[in-house]
Amino acid sequence: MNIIDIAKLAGVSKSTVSRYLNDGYVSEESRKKIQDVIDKTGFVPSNHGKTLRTKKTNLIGIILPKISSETISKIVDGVSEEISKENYNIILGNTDLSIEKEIQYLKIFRNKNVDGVIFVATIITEKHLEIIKQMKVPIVIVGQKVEGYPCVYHSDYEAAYEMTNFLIRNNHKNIAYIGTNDEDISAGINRKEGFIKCLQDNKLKYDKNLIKDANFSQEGGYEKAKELLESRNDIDAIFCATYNMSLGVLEYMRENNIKIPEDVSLCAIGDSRFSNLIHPTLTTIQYYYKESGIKSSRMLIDILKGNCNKENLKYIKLGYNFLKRESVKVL
Amino acid sequence: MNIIDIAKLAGVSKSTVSRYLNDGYVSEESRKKIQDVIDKTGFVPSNHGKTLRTKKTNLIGIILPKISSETISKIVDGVSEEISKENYNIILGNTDLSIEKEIQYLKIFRNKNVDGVIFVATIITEKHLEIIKQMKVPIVIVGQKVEGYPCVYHSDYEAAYEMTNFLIRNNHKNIAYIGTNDEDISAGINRKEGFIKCLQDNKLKYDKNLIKDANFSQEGGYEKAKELLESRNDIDAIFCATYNMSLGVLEYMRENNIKIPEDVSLCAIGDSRFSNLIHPTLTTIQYYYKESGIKSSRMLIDILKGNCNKENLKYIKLGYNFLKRESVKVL
DNA sequence: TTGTATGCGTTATCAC
DNA sequence: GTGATAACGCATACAA
Repeated sequence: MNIIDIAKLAGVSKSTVSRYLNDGYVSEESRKKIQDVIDKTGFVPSNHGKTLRTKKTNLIGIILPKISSETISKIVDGVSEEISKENYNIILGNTDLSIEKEIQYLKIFRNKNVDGVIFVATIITEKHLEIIKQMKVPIVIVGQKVEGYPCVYHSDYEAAYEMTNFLIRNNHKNIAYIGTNDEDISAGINRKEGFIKCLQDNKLKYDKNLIKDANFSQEGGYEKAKELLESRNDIDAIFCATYNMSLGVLEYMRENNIKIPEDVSLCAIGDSRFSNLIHPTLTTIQYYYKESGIKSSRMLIDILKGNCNKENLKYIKLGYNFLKRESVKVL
Repeated sequence: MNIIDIAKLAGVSKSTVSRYLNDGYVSEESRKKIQDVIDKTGFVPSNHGKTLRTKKTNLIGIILPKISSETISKIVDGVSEEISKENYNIILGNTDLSIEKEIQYLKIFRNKNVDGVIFVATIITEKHLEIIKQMKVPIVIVGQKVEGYPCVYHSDYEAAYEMTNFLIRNNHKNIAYIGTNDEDISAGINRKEGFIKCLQDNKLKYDKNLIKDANFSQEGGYEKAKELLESRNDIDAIFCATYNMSLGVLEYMRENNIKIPEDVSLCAIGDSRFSNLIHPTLTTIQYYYKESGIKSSRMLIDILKGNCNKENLKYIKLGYNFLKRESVKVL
């Protein structure tokens, strides 16, 4: 079933059908006949034939580390919502945290198999940059700031600073920090720097033994909490760079009857709808993930439409929401 | 950058390049030259040109109600994992719970814009069936059993029966049930029937006032818990057809100082990784969502490959995992 | 083993 | 307003 079949059934030429499909000049009469045939047959034009001719795929490629993640699926939700308004569809590049697969998808998308790319990034290597530089379609990066490319990211430094400050204001002296891999600029370096800078600004001693790196996971948080709390008994707060890790810390403290926040306060960057149901409710920083999906899509579409005055929308840093709950002891 | 450019650069004809790309007969010499050019240029063939010629898109369309859902994103994870093994990509039809959009995507996918469809279904209307009947590409339905089409779904009736039985064995007499819309066969009707049948089998009185319908959401659970517990004081257990609703019930009970499980037991179908962190830990039924994504993809690929002996893999009913935790009072 | 020619479904150009 | 026709990038039948 193609445009020629429709033309025959409607008794017009395929050009007329094509024009009808693309809002060109078609007489009311032809218009009616064609619509009738389309209704009866349920014809939908082939996107592939169209693409071949127009060079426009109407597809946005989205590359992400893991779709079954609360945060990432929210980003996709935002992207989906926004781009469907403009008649784009999403083609999914789920990399399962493999850098190799990330590169592979970047390569596939690079050469015009899609109109644009949204790249939900974690670690950006030289190899990434090399390929991104060769992109023939526009790309927007989400979650990391990459010089020279449009990106939407979160206030990692600021959020970590404010959380640390909150702990200090509430009389915490020996704050442990469980962070992540420094290859991840946003979640690794920036958050850690916000934490450290705030300690320094408050003239608190900066104790390397109180800073650990884990691997984003709940298990990682559990392990590091164990290391920290078994080796020291003066820790009065644990600040986790990611939400999942704080759940591991929580688990460890429960098992070992360490009271939150009476014995040790706990807080994290990242939130979930369960924060309120867990006991104690967790003091966290909430980011706007769906918003980042929407904003990045908006940028991409603006670029695609050509109405993007280069500079003014290059880097969007989103804010955060400080959710003060029960897991931090306050004065 | 297309196959012709590569041919020129490599000093061969475009057919030779095409053959190279498709594992045809190419001399070692040409092979080398072509590979060199491809490496240098980073060329990736256009999927659209290929599709036009071969009628094979290498795309699987997946239609789902909401990507930012813990259960649904797990299904997509499974689908993604499985189909990428066979070099397919996913095109995402996120309908935001709109039946209209569901129909729209079914129509788009119907006519060969994809090789096959995975439809994560909730409510199946006449309109759905009508369009599915006209599909020109294979479709696999996930989450509902639909006569005449391959599907992968969960043991709704059995799970609800077993959960009810567990409540009864543990001496619960007045069990309230918060269910969902009966238009949803799986989550609405089947679970409710499992509940009711078990009551009857145990000669317990079947009290209509103890059965409520809500709308899947946490807020819905909250509302119905309020209605139930304000109107009656003899209820000793609340069984929710979905996990989200049980969180609402939990919330209500906490606010009103109703002890779980001492005053009223609580349980649900559906689980999350937070079940263990909530207090009290929730007794639930866990389904295998990622598995359903994998299984349905496997079926679809088998159909696409033609090695599907029709009958034997038509309906796959997945099992469940009964997670006995603290929220139900046991003898 | 390689090259030439054709057609897939669509849109855009142009003449009518 | 309409229809004939070329072109998009690729795979493939066929000739060489």
